Amino acid sequence: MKVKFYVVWLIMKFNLKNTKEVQDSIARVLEICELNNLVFTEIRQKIFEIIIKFKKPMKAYEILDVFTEFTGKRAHPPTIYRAIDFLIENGFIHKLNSINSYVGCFHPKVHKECYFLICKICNIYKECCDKNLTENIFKSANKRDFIVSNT
Amino acid sequence: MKVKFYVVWLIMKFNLKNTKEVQDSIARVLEICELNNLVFTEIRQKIFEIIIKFKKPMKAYEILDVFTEFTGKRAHPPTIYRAIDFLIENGFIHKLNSINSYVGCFHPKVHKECYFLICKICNIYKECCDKNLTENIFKSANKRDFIVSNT
DNA sequence: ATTGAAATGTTATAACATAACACTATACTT
DNA sequence: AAGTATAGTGTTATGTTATAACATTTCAAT
Repeated sequence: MKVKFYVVWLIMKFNLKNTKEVQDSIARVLEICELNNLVFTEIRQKIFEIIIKFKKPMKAYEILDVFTEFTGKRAHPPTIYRAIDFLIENGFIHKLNSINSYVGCFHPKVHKECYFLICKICNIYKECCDKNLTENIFKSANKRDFIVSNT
Repeated sequence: MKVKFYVVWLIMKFNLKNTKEVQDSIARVLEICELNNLVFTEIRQKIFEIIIKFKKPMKAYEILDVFTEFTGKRAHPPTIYRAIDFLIENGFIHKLNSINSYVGCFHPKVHKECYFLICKICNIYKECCDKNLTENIFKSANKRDFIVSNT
């Protein structure tokens, strides 16, 4: 009971959400890691969990703070950035370059390329996938002798 | 003669280019400033000149270094960032968020929204404008109750 | 048990950007 | 022409974002 209450309190304190959508995404990521023999360590799991439950774009040092309080032991920037690298590489989170923030992906490995609508005031965002748009960018890149690797 | 040689040397040293395209873009920017009563100060001009002549994405502190040597007096980051703000606001340069760099625009005020193909290895880039793509983003934004202000 | 590769811990610092305040130039009023 | 308001610049300091480098640990494969 104590533990449960503690978790609820943390979720409230850091404004983490635990919706169906979040749970599905976590389950899907676990499944993908299993299937692909990816080492989904505790640190990576915790950081992914924080990002996906936060439901808003998170700054790296914000993740760091939550992680530190969440786990109780002092974490340093490289710990966060390494996990972020892993999560991005495998498509579990995205980086929003324009606001130096990170968001969880709600359909990992389903879509390849996404774009984001981000509110300039409150940073609420929508993740969008548009096959047509992506294709256009690929075509346009090919025409100009580029090969798309990241968008 | 001395001055001319000095300028040529600077252009070579910093690898600045002075192509037809560059000259046209500078002329166009001057014209736009005239028309719109924009205060195109010497600092802003010099910084725009450096960025557009460099022909590759420039980091802010790279601009700072070139500017300092170019003008002979020590500049500080805010000087650069203020000019950058002015130039971006008026569509004379673009920021490439993914690599924290800035590039000159070769058709200021002609197109509104552009996207960039950037080489991961050497940072060579192509500026692309695709009316169709832009329209799709606008439509997609509207559908989701967003209004596009920056892309 | 040994070794090798990947992950993590830790310190320090690099790279990118802005706050805050003082000063200067300009152009607009009266 | 003096006053004043605004935009632009100079300067110091610091905030924010990210990585280098090296030590240590973990764990699976030999």
